Amino acid sequence: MAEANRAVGRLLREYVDLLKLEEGSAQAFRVRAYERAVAAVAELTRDVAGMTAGELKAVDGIGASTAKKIREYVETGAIADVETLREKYPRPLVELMQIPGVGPKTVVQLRRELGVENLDDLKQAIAEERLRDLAGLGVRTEEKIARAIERLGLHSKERRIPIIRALPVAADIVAALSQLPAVRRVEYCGSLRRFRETIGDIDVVVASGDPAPVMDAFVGLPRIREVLGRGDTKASVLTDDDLQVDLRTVAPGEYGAAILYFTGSKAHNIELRQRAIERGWILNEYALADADSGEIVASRTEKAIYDALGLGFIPPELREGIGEIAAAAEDRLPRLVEERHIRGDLHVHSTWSGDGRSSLADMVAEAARRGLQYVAMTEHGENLAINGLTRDEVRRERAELDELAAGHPDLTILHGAELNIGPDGGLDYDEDFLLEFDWCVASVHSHFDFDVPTQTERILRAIASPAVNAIGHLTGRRIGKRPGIELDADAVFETAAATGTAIEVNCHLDRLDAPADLLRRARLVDGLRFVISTDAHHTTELSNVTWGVRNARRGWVERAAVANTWTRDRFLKWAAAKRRT
DNA sequence: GCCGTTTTCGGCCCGACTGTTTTCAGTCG
Repeated sequence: MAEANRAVGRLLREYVDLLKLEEGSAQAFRVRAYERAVAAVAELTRDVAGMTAGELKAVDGIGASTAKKIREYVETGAIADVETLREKYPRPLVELMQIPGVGPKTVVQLRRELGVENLDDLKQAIAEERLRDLAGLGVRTEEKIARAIERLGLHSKERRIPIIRALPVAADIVAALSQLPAVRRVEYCGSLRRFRETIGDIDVVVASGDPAPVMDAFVGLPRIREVLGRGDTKASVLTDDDLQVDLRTVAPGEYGAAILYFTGSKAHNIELRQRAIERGWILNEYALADADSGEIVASRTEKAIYDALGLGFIPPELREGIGEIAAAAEDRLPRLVEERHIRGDLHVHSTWSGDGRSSLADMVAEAARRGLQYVAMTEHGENLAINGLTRDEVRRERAELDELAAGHPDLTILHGAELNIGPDGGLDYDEDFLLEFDWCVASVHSHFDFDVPTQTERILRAIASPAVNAIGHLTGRRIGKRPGIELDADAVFETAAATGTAIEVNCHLDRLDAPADLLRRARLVDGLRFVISTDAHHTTELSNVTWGVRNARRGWVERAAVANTWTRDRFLKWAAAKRRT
């Protein structure tokens, strides 16, 4: 994405926080307007530096004021209104809003009445027991803020944890609650159900006619360290590994409305509710109902509610308030890929690679057992010194594959490789040797901090090789651990499309790479194909295809663009075409 | 600040929980 778009996004996000203090409310219309603008900028596929004020204004969520500010940034490198507010509310003050339970009103009050300018000031004021005397606050609030500060860092409002940590915890809790006799249905919602790569907290919704025992059981689960809040139908807890879990119980007849509401996103919900209001209805977590009579229009299932609102069912992965509702209204939702469509796996390792953990025979057998029609065994190339295969090893591996093939008549086994993209875009082996493979994935495994032109050139060089069928884990990121490389993704997508090179959707939960936001840009590129591949290093990891598919869906990727949903013949013909060029 | 097939002015999503209050403000999702 263009550098200017990122910079504008950062500035507008900062402006949103500053405006919360200026307006004294996070719900002020001006705050919400700029929140929408931030989202609109994030989804722009054009470089803002090249857009006129008029073009900017035409974007949904960007009006005259925001357009002017963006132009101002492009022309001067700064936005005067942001700078003004920045002086009025210095960063250490703004950051106090990160403390759970502390919002803009409280920050302004603390500053006005106690002279609090930063976290140290606040800690001192608490130590001197001065918060308890403020209007609207009290001893309990003072203690609550003190506890929240102690946990800060672990539980700041901005803290997000990688999905790979949240998913197993959520699955455990859902499994435990589903055992309760009082629980009719239970499901995790929130950003986890939308399959965001990082999760703020885990939202669980239960349908039950008898909430009390459910709430009791929830706060008493073995892994719960602290109960943050507890009402009749709603509770929040911390697990022993510091994840916040919110539980909500509703009547069975309200379950659809409840999971819709708690799945979000916030922006999606707001748009849905506006649509309800236009029809004289009201939508909340219990039902879609008539605003006057209260008569229920729909509530039992999400589909019924979407139907009533004149919308097709919108899959959770799309619910980000970035155009999916308009698309549903006009019956042009993407025909998303589903797990059952996947016919092949095109990135699989065995113990031939140094980091593989299951034998070649076991991996192939598992691929066959899972009903795949084709699989590419892709050991590392020789340039990955520790894990890669020498030429001699490649030939011996091929011989073993030939023997295995006889035992699996229904599975087409491709002899592939995962090549290493060197710092200058060079690959393992030589081109003649590479063309002996049936399928090659090329991926970055090192040198993550080059600048954008260097990284882009490096990938483009790899794409230019006739032997390279796909670019593996495009950015090389590890979610929550290592940022990906920075590159001109649009240039990569255009060239990949033009050369018949696929973009891999890597299924590892800590990779999910290419990231969904890049996939949303990629899917707009005519002729670009994707492959959803597990990059499995053990037989159990072939099932990770579930996660890759969900990430692809989040990226609005359609089934038709995913090459490994195609029949064997169509896929093989397509893959061979590039290798002949 | 943004927006409009009811609108260019007058709206803007909705409710639980907490802690402070005696009817509500702030925060959160």
